[in-house]
Amino acid sequence: MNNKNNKTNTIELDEKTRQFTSQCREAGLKVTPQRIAIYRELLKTDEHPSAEMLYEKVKKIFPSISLDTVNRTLLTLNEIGAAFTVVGSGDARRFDGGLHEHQHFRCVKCKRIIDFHHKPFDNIKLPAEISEKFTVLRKTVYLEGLCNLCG
Amino acid sequence: MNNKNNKTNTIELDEKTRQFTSQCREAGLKVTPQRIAIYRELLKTDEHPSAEMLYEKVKKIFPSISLDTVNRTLLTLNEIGAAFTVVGSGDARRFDGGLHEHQHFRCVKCKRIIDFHHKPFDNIKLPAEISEKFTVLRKTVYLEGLCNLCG
DNA sequence: TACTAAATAGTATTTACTCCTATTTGTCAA
DNA sequence: TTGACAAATAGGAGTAAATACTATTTAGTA
Ligand SMILES: [Mn+2]
Ligand SMILES: [Mn+2]
Ligand SMILES: [Zn+2]
Ligand SMILES: [Zn+2]
Repeated sequence: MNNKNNKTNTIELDEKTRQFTSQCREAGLKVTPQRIAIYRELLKTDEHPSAEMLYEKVKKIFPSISLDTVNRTLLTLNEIGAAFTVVGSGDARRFDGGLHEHQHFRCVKCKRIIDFHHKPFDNIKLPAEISEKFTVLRKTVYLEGLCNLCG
Repeated sequence: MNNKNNKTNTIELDEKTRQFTSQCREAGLKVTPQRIAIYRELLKTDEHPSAEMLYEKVKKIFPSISLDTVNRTLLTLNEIGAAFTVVGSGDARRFDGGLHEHQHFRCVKCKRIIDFHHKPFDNIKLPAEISEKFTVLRKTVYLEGLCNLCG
């Protein structure tokens, strides 16, 4: 079948589901069938799905699940460290007119984007694997966390 | 006055506006007062504004400007390289259940997010300037461009 | 000065969440 | 095993951001 790179196989998946169940209990979260289903669908793919994409998949198991549940669950997974959001997605688009070489730190709380410049980050060397396969238009070191005001 | 780090000063701003004007003509774009105003407002700040934030500022000069014009203009600036969108903004939120160390390449055309792993990117050393000032929760090397299918 | 394609204003629509509330369910303690 | 209760869910409403549409205006040019 469709046996791609980083997909979790069935045995692994069951083991990870058991671990996830413990993780939920430790975090004081209820182990609901919806939560399990969303978690498992996320692990079964390497396509980095959006909430909507997972919603469509989980609907096949729970036809009456709501998109809000999928969204809330994914945020919960992120909070307990069972999954994470891919950098570069979510939030409103922000613009920059500063064309000098520099990098950005984003505060996850107040959403400020703060410039900094660290020369070693200017010219990152890519592995041949990447530069041969893709047309890389942009390479960035991106930092995220709490700023001096929110820290 | 409020003379922050990377803000463009008035003399610089006028010079850059002249350059921008040429850049527009070279690209076959009309030099409209709205376009100039949006460009100048973007250069005057280091807060990495959203379209909405710039809209509020430009409205003081052109009270009847539409948000759509601001949005379109910013995308145009991005296309001709007069400005750019900050990484980590725009598009729907995407999730990842793969907790192993790895990095992402995003195709700007088909929006696919592709995993890769380059060990040197795993533990980026931050300058003291940053780690002292901020609580860094996440540091990533992020790549953007055209994938093998869209290239 | 007059023509034309490009750009804009204003509005409508779409997308991606986020919030709200009544109902259901997992957990725990009796 | 059952009952109480806080947590979670379904379904719908609300909101924010971006995009699409169309009539009107305007910059570039000839
Ligand atoms: Mn910047
Ligand atoms: Mn990944
Ligand atoms: Zn902050
Ligand atoms: Zn692609």
